[in-house]
Amino acid sequence: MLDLGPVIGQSRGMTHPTLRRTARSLPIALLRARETVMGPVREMLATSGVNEQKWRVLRVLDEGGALDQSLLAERACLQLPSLTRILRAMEDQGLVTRATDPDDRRRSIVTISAAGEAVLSDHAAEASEIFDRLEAAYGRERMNQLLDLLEDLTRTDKPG
Amino acid sequence: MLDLGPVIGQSRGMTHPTLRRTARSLPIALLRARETVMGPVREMLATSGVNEQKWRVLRVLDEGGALDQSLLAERACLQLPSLTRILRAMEDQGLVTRATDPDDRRRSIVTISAAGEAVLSDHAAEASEIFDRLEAAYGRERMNQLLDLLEDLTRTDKPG
DNA sequence: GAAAAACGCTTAACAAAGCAATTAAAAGGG
DNA sequence: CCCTTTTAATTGCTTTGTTAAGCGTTTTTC
Repeated sequence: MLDLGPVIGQSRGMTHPTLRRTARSLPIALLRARETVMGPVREMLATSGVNEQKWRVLRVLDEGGALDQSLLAERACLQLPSLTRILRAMEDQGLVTRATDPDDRRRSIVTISAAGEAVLSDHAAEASEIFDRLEAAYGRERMNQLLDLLEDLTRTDKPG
Repeated sequence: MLDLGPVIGQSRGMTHPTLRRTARSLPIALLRARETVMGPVREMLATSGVNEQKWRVLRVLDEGGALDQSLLAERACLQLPSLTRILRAMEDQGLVTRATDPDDRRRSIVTISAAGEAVLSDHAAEASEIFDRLEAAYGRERMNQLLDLLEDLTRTDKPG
């Protein structure tokens, strides 16, 4: 596991008193938490033919319906250049289709295909099990609290 | 900001009832939260001569003292192959030194140098300010709660 | 209504991540 | 001991992240 050794107060070293313990650094804490959670998810995705990024694209499209690439990129936490390449691959795989918006021909609207939906269907149960196991180990109460706090944080710093 | 549109219950689409809203998917929520937080941090690092990964390496070494690469990789959330390449660069920059462990010559022990410490010193105050601003906007209470929950989560799934 | 600015997406170039395979050293088992 | 297995780190190859520039389209401004 992630062993941070004897951590009381400022642990050892810590030549810089203004720097917090890494476990109390929000960016690092978020990253570690994600690594912790992603293990079983990656195993699941390994059997699905899509990687982490493509999975997020499918999830977001399933949730939000047809989207232009900018919105899709933001919601899937992908940069536009990456998304361009990923969508080209996904189009080739038949997971999504693209069409230029007739009202604004700069925009291209991405739609999930039946095959894309099928990828989600095929692994929805397993994904759900993974989450349930984690929730059971971590505590349902705390899981909901954590998700609430994360949602709030995502809202806080980007006032709409 | 990250506009998830009208999200009541399962929002629209959502052909797969076993899949949760993406904002309630822990991997996605953690990723979005991190993206939200990293903006000002990246600005700070831009003036520091080290990138995000190298900054994490310095932070972890400062906190934990000299470490072998496997431990360092785990604590800094880097894969061993990535770390190998990053450390080569950091050695060239004079930020760290490496020495093979005499007791186990497979291991190489990484130590932060004075120059590495200096990078931390030079930006510790700014890093602290960034955190304080975010904490003020988000709420100190909630920030501590969030960090507690994240620490617990990282422990939960990797029972030591 | 034409020039200028802004926008949405793509491309290009290079660093970094991810994954599989490889090397070198240590541990185990007969 | 030797042989096999495990472990720590590195290398190779492909995909992704990042930044800047480019190209068509729309909006602004005068």
